[in-house]
Amino acid sequence: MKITLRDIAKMAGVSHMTVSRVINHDSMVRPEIRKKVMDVIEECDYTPNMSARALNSGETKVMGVLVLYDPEEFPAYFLTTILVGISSLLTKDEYHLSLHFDQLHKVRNLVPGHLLTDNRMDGLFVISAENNEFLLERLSAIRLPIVVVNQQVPMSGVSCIDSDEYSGAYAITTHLLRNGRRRIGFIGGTPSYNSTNMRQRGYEAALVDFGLRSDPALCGVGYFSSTGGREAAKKIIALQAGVDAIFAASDLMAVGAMSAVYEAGLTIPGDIALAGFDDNEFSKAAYPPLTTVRKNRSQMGVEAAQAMLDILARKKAGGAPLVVRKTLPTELVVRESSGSALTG
Amino acid sequence: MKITLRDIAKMAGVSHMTVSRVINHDSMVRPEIRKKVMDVIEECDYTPNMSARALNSGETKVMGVLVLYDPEEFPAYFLTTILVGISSLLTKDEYHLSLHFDQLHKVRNLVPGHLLTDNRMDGLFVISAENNEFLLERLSAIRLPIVVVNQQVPMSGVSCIDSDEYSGAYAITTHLLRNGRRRIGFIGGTPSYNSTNMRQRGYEAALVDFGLRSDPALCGVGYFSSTGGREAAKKIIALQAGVDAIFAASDLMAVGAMSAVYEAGLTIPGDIALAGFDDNEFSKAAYPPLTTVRKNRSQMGVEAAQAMLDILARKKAGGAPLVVRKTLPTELVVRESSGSALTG
DNA sequence: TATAGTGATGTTACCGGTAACAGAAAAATA
DNA sequence: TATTTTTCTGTTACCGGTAACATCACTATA
Repeated sequence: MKITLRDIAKMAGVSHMTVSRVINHDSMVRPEIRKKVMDVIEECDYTPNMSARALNSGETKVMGVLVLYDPEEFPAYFLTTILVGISSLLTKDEYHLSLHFDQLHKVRNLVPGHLLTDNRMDGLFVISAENNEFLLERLSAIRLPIVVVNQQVPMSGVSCIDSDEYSGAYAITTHLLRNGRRRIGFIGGTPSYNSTNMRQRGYEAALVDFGLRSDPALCGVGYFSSTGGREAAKKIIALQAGVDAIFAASDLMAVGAMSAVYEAGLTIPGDIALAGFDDNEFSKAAYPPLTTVRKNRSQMGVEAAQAMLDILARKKAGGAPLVVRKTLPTELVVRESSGSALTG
Repeated sequence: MKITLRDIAKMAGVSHMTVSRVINHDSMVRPEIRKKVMDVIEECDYTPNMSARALNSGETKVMGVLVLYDPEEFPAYFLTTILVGISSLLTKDEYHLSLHFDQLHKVRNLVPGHLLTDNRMDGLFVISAENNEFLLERLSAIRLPIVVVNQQVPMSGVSCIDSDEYSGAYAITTHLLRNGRRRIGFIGGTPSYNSTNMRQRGYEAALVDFGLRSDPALCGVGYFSSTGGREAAKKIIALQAGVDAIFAASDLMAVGAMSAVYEAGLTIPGDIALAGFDDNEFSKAAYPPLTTVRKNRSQMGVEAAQAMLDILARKKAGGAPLVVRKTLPTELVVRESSGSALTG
């Protein structure tokens, strides 16, 4: 049914090894024979069988991506961008990308063999929001080269690429402070998430450096959802505590908070300046456009892919295992929701 | 280095075929021997090599997903949801999902062999917005079972799962009409996209059924982007043509249009009712919350996966090729942006 | 011219599973 | 007990590539 290398060989009147040499661009083939073989290959639409190749090379030319988010809090927009970034680099090296959602519990469920075990991929990207013990334990049990994307894991032997969310939060808070805001509320995401933590710490550090202190009453939790952001903002506003700005740890929550501000009959940025985090596709469409922090997610994917390729190259060369840990800069994106331009 | 079936056999003191039978749950093994083998397997963390399996079964247990969107207009949120849907079903059957972005030009670039050719996947999902000739031609050249997701292709022999966008657009336009709106503007997406077409036709049909006609002056193009939606809305508003509602063919454009309405000093829904399409995560967070049409994208993924499994099952059974064409219903989601409740 | 050296091609075995058949042991029947 | 049948286990070959080695033709060197 399917055409094999030996079929091509027969048709071209050569041995199967000659065909193998042709498709591998091995120089040891006379040009005329190479051409004859190539003609047959093209005529038959022949493509080598990757399973056979993988079987004796041990390389599958597949990279896995394990996505470990709760579907409820799934950052759809942001996942795709990372994937595009990873893919753009890997494609050049003819890798396929194998996508897996939240199958952590199956990682070591061995016998059926179709899971995240060594044989079906050469490396694994892990995209996760939390670094709980469960994750860390499991990661160390996987024998594959791993690159954790979007967060820094505490174990120093694990490669990871993340964004400098702390600095981003610090910068945006400072921006609000420079605009004259002094009572800045904070809406955090899901408490167990790493980014919640980082963003809050950046926020608090900026306040401290301005001689202020964060007021626990002004800090809410929005669980990274728009309704969560809205509810949290409502509570903060209801305090009548003179809040003049709200920094929400995600754009989605910021947009929710926007609604709450409007519902309270207040203006943005007149009464309350608003800032988000992420720079989603809809944050510049908000009214007013949302000041936020941009994570270059596509770049994060690219860097992760590069790290993986480097790690595999090193492994192939037999060197000591390479560990890549990189934190990419974030960028403050000033739009109208945060009020007038810098005053100094 | 890596443990193979024969290693296990040696350790357990049986032949490799016995091990093969154990991992395939073949009944022809005495319980005591099965246990002995299983113990060794677990102790060694053995997993069968999928490349070897694929090599003689011909089944790779991998499904490909080809995403054919312009990165600029990339529907990030919606892609992920479809993927989760597909994945949820395929995972049960132990398939892996292999993700590919816009590599159409490589589909037949044969020799390197790491591309979208027959040998690395058992089936292919194509997620695309347009059905241009280029796509159709290429699709017919692929020998793999294909399911097109998110649009209906004209060739009747190709399986596809889409949403009833026409009816959705019809329903939401009717909803605006029932709310007393009579001068309803329309903002279309990228003209070449199928959904642009469907949504506009639904809009026009509703007008006609209400004894009205669409006014070309009130129809803009927003290219599915928020700024596009905003610009288009600006133009429509500037006409001073008594527009009392705008139906944008995507939520993102609708949110852009919202800004334009506010910038013009008008109210929503007081002066202008607004409606979108998609039901994105941010549409309910908008102020006011956006009336829209929900496409059950996750369900679309599930249905596509089921179709693919059915097609493969049929193929395996040697029956005539199965073609599945299914249009899933859409759902009108009424929120505040479209004005007061039905008046009749 | 004999010999070594080089370039091009073919032969064989192997990667790690599974199918198909062969063979041995246990159970059923005569 | 002998024979047939059934149940279980082992042997061999094969899937479609590639590595390693063998072979052969032809050129360069002695």
